[in-house]
Amino acid sequence: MTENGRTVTMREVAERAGVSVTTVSHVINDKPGVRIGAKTRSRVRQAVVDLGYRPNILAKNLVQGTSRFIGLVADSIATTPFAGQIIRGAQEEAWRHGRVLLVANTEADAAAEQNALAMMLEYQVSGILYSSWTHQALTLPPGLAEAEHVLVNCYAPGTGARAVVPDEVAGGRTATEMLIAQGHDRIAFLNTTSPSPAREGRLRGHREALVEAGLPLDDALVVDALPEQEGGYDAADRVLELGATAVFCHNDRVAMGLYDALRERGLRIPEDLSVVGFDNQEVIAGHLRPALSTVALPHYELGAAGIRVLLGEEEVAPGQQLRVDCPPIPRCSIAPR
Amino acid sequence: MTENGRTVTMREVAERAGVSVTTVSHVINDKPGVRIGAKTRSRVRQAVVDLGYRPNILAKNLVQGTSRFIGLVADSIATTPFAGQIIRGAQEEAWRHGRVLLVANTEADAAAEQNALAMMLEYQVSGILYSSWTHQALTLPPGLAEAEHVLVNCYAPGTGARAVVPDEVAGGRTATEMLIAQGHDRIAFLNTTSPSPAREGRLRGHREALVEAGLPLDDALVVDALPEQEGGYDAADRVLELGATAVFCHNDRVAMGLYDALRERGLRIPEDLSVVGFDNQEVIAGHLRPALSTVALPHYELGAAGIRVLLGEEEVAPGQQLRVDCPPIPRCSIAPR
DNA sequence: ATGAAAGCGCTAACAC
DNA sequence: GTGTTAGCGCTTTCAT
Repeated sequence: MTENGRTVTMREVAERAGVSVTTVSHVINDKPGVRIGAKTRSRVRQAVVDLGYRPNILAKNLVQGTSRFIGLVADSIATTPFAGQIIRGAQEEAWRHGRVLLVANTEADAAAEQNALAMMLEYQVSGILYSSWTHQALTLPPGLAEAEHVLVNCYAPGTGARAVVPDEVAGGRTATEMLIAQGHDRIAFLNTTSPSPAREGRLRGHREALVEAGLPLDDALVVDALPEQEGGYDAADRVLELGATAVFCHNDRVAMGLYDALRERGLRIPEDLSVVGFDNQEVIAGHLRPALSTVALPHYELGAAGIRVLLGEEEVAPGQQLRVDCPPIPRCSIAPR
Repeated sequence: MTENGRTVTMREVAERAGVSVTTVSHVINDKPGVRIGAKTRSRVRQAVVDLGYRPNILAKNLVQGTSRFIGLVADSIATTPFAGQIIRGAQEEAWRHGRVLLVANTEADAAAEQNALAMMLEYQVSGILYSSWTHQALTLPPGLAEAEHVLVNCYAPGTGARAVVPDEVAGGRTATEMLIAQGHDRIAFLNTTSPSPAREGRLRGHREALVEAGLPLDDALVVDALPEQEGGYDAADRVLELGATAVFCHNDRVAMGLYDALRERGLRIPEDLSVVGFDNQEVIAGHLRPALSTVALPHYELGAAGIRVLLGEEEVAPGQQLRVDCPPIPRCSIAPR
């Protein structure tokens, strides 16, 4: 298999070292409790090097009846940078545990999903991470139940499936607190129009922060906006009318649109208006002028935590969600009041 | 292995169907040239369903001495949306050929890279795609040569390795032509400061387009800029001084910075200045106002083509590069002159 | 048209 | 300390 035609097997190594395959197996795997003479050991090692031997993990998996594969099904590997982060987090954490990730991209197609799951099961994955790039509730695809599974950035009510999701409520609170901490007391919230855990959660967190700070809850300050640049751009006038001194945008793209609109009106951030975003989408938040203060969606950590839960390293009860923190990322778009 | 404890094997299916494992194997794989009675066939099929049998691909791979794995080592899965696209392209193309992708993320760390390669070889991959998120020349890691390999978005001079890369020259020409087609004849080019195939290639393409259109080559119009928002922002005055009516930006981020600077000066795009970007980074290009006309970097296609080359479906001579087109993405940032 | 048996590369009792 | 042996789940001659 090793390109040059010939596959070097353990038996050949054994022959060359003048020992049995067992011995070779023992020294290669550093079997504890098995003592092998130093001389034999080095002879085996030498033979391995000489022959360029590589163990065949597939054979090992077969005999041990267990694989080191973990499946990751994602609904959109690259439509967004988010899924990529989830994959990377899962990838690296899996790696750390000596596992390898089988990634399948379904683009939300049910048939592709079925294929992906079948493939993973055939490869004897020891578990499956089922992820969504957008935090949402969903129903589990048939087949998923055949392996141990953990949902990432999504959850399935009433299924007993464990899930790892961002803590939207705490995130909404964090964003609002960043503003309050600078003395703002009239804060507009450009929330998304689409119903989602993000919408509900961030709003709740926002309110909690206001209440905690003894600020009034004014529903007029919560305005609907499409969760994109256009939404922020279009909502600018509304925010200005409201007389808010600071705005919490549902995501960084909304903030970007708001930036544009304000600039067109000759207004300056953060002098005239403080802005905080959400997501920490690097291309945007890191490079707007001024750079955007925001709250990070912990996609990497979501993926990594998913693996940990799957491997039993982190305890989550059936049907429960592990909520991952959304940390504040202060930059330059918030001025003291 | 199948979660519920018990693994259903082929032997059990055979027993239940009252046939031999050979027969089961035959019907499951639809072995050509082997005729099996319709009744037996359906009995086997039924047993498969009843027992919820899933073939163990690992065992199959072992006996056949060949795996359906293809390795993909990437230097940055998610630092950029680009790597994600390469992975997705490779993933889907591999899938189409019944292959499964083993993805490893190295973040440009040499040790991680060695590990990744070793792992892939141990998993008996039938080939390896070695990719870089930024188009560049590099030296091959040891180990890569042990399997058939194809470079994606990078190349290794003097190694005989086949590569799949974007056609930077044609891309530079395309961008410039988009401007020329609208009557612009004084075009500034904000090129990146870092030496790279992108820098050299796009410049060459830019020049070719000018020459072809009978326009003068004025080196003063080619100005250096950091390949980020800041570069575009800072270069604005220079571009204005030059009296250009259109600007070709090295990438979309540069264009974004330029947008900001122009807006601050009360200038409008495209009325006062036409702009074309490069990369087609959706979050940016699709949502600036006005939406940015640009040239796409074909990351998805790069990944897919890499797989095709690896599988011998697309012919590339040793040491040669397959150049993939960078298509124009017209939006609203170019006005006729 | 179906089955018996050998063996893929490796591990794990159990012998010696 | 090291070797013998029996499989892991599957495919594949070769018989029948």
